[in-house]
Amino acid sequence: MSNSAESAPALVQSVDRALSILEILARRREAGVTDIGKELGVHKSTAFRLLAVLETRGFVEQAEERGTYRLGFGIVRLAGAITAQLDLTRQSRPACERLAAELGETVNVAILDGHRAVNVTQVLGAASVASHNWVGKQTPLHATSSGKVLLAYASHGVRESVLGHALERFTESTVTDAGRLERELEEIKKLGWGSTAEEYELGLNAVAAPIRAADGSVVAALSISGPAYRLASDSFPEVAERVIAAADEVSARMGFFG
Amino acid sequence: MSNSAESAPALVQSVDRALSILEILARRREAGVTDIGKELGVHKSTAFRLLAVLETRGFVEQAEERGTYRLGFGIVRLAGAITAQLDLTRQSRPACERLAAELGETVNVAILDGHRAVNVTQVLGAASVASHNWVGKQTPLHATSSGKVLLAYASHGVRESVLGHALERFTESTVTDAGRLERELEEIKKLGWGSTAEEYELGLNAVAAPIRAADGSVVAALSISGPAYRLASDSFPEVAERVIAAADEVSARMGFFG
DNA sequence: GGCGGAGTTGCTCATGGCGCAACGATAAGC
DNA sequence: GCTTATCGTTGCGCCATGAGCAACTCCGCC
Repeated sequence: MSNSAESAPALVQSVDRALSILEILARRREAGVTDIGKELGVHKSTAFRLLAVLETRGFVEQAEERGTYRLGFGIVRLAGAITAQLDLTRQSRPACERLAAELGETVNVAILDGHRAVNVTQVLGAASVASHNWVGKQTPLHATSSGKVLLAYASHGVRESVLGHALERFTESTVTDAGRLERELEEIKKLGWGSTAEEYELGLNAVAAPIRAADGSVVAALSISGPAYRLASDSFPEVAERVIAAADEVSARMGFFG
Repeated sequence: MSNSAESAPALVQSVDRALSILEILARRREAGVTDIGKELGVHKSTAFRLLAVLETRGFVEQAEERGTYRLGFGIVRLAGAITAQLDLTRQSRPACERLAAELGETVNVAILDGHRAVNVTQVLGAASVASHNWVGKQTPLHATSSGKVLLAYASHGVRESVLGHALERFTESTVTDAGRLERELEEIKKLGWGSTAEEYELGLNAVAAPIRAADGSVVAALSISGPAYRLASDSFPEVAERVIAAADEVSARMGFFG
């Protein structure tokens, strides 16, 4: 990277060229090495090498006719990862920020990913101890409040699968008895919220409620977590009301009107 | 690029790293520069620079919280470009190859792109003079057989717009009278095929028929083109039968069963 | 068979990519 | 308010990586 006297920031040239290739292919649908090199203004061997890494990573693929390239399904996979979650992340943010400001604790939104919960949003409150950045991190379904809510509303298959395996212990308080967990899941569906009291991490309590998509299906869980001394078990019902309200607001923004 | 004694081809490292960033963001949903740098195993300033070019090109964007990056809608746009067209390209290829083998001329599939036709597939026949690679190239609607077919079945708005503007002349034979073109479009819808006789390029004739999607809408045109002395006007009806058969086969593959 | 053009590979070099260090902004703690 | 730590961002300079050239192989056409 050499210095530039221009006002525009210098871009990493090779990456810029690779991205240009993707755009060329989006427009042209398919093209050979030499055509791409010409359109890009680089030597064909350069085009070939850029295509090689794009192909190895699945961003482009060769058509039936060898040497003819087109966009690959890696792009579709990437897009699929964002369209669903981008909507949820955007729609959940305002409610999470308001709840975090009201209660002063950490607010998260998590989705079901296989047999794990994955956090997609995190907003820290004023009193948050911020011991973790949970975004992108997977947590166990049975030991986190979000996970329990997601599991309570999950398909029969996911539920049976989780309950059919040994439940890992994280603390003395972790629920590892399938029968007890199942009763708790039923309670969650009755009450409309779930919680954990030092079940995943010592000193960490949390309360969660479901977020619904337009068709009423539960697609995420909104939770608030904080240290046990501040978010005590006997405050869960009161806190749950606020969490449900925030989750319902997100559901409405997702198009679910009850 | 240094030589490598390994069997795996050396990849352009900076591009590889940039693509890794896209995958990290697909998994984590959003992340900051320093986190991305750590996960990638590079210095944060390197991560920042790679993100800068990805952001400039719309592949990533910053979340509401500055410094937090997520995948951008440029990815969705790219994906959109391929899912629709990838299906058409794949489904049309066998029929195009068969027709090209039977008639020995060049077979193309074109779609409507704004007020132009864009070729997405080309198969050369044994006798093709291959004067053009039309893939990715735009051609005028009024002067090419594919363009006429697309225009005949286009929305009222597109049709009015094209007919409302002066029609460019390419040869002495180009139809530039709106009234005459309109009558020809009506004839195309009646017969189910269209043609050009040296209207876009001297010596070049072509016959085209519509390809339909599952819902019956015309989404593309399949055409065969060759020199006027081989693909003479008086052979158009007979050739059209073959073209229609091939186009109907593609329509069926696209889910349209008439 | 010869020619031309495509994709692919090896070589070499110089410049572009990258790490280091510094800076400014911000937040948290005392 | 001050200090500390961490983040994102920028400037600098080095060197290894990106890129162009040339050669090779393959294929199609005349």
